[in-house]
Amino acid sequence: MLSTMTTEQATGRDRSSRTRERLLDAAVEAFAASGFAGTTTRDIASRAGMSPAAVYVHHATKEDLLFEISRRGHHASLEVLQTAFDAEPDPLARIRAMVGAFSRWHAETSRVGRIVQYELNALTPEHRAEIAETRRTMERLVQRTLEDGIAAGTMRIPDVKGTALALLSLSIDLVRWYRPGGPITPDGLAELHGELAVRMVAA
Amino acid sequence: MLSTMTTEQATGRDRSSRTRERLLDAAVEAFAASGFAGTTTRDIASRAGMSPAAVYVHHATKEDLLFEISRRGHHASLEVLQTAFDAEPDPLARIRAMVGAFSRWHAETSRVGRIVQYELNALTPEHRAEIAETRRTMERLVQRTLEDGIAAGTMRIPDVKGTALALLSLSIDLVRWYRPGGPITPDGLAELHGELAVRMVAA
DNA sequence: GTCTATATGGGGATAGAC
DNA sequence: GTCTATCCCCATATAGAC
Repeated sequence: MLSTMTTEQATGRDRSSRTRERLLDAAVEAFAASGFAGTTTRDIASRAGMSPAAVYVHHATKEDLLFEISRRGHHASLEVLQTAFDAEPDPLARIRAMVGAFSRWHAETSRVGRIVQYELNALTPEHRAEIAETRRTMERLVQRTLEDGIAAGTMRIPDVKGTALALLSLSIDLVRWYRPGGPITPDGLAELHGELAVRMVAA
Repeated sequence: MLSTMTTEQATGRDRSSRTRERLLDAAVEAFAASGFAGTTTRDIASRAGMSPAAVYVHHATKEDLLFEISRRGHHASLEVLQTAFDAEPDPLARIRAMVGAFSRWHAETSRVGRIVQYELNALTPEHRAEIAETRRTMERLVQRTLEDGIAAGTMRIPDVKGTALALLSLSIDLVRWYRPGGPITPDGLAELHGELAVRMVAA
């Protein structure tokens, strides 16, 4: 299919695709700075260097922009967590890797992270339900690691579900205060939070 | 002054004061549910059982309502933290008490807590600056406790500022997911988070 | 696909009667 | 102090020319 595409079609599609991405980037900046409800489509359009009407050629509604950003962000952060899970077989090393990687992602992608974590209520019920699936998968990944650590005898945990939430809080809450370019780096946060996570659960 | 007030004046003032509080309560519900930008003054008024115009008799602007809620919430949560600080002289016991009490407050007062933690950007620069003072005081209280624990030899901490932020994250982030009436109770969170906090910092 | 212009609705805040 | 009515502005989204 792709190979039968004429040069003209390819160019037109690439240009359109790039514009779509440019609008998504502009929406990320705007939503992260002002929140979904506090952002106007005019703001998004002007950040992308376009007229307000041009937004609707590429995205049906403002909420569609949010959903696309949230969907991609959730999938990316789940992949980060899954990759760390797969990389370390030992439960203690695994929880250090998972929390470290999750914090690094939230710092490196803090604007998307803020939207992912704070704008679930702005989604339509259908979109929110779809996203909720991904979030449950992430929580289960952490809970399973804690249960494995207890079974192995290297972890001692008062409350698995509550502790899993607390571990995720370390990473998630940094989008509230983290500012890129400051003295605190994504790698520094990854190391610190990985260490604190191990201390929280170690036997 | 109070003693010279006539009964009529006292009644009038009490009634006005109660209406003022009723509007603040309505605004707490609305802001916590929809965010500051997503809340209309009509929504606040109808939750308080009044017309939109009545709001402005008691509060100059929508932002004034937010500021009053945020100011009171910050003062209350600082007092909670300070009380725990004062109650326990030993650094380890103190950090358990502080984090536990801070989590309990955020769970018991989760609607106000959500506004306190998430709506700083909606304040005017002047109001935000005033609030920031209180927030710095809270962070310093935690940092000082960690430094005391290190000096006493009962704590071992990779990064005092970063760990202080992480400890506060345990309590603060619960306003994102906590729902009153569920299986998780404020007391349960206080105990769990107090324990996890001690583990994070103990030598 | 982009623009200008606009339809349509709702927002914060105020005026003025009671 | 409360109401109804309204000012005035700005929001999302669309129409139609180019």
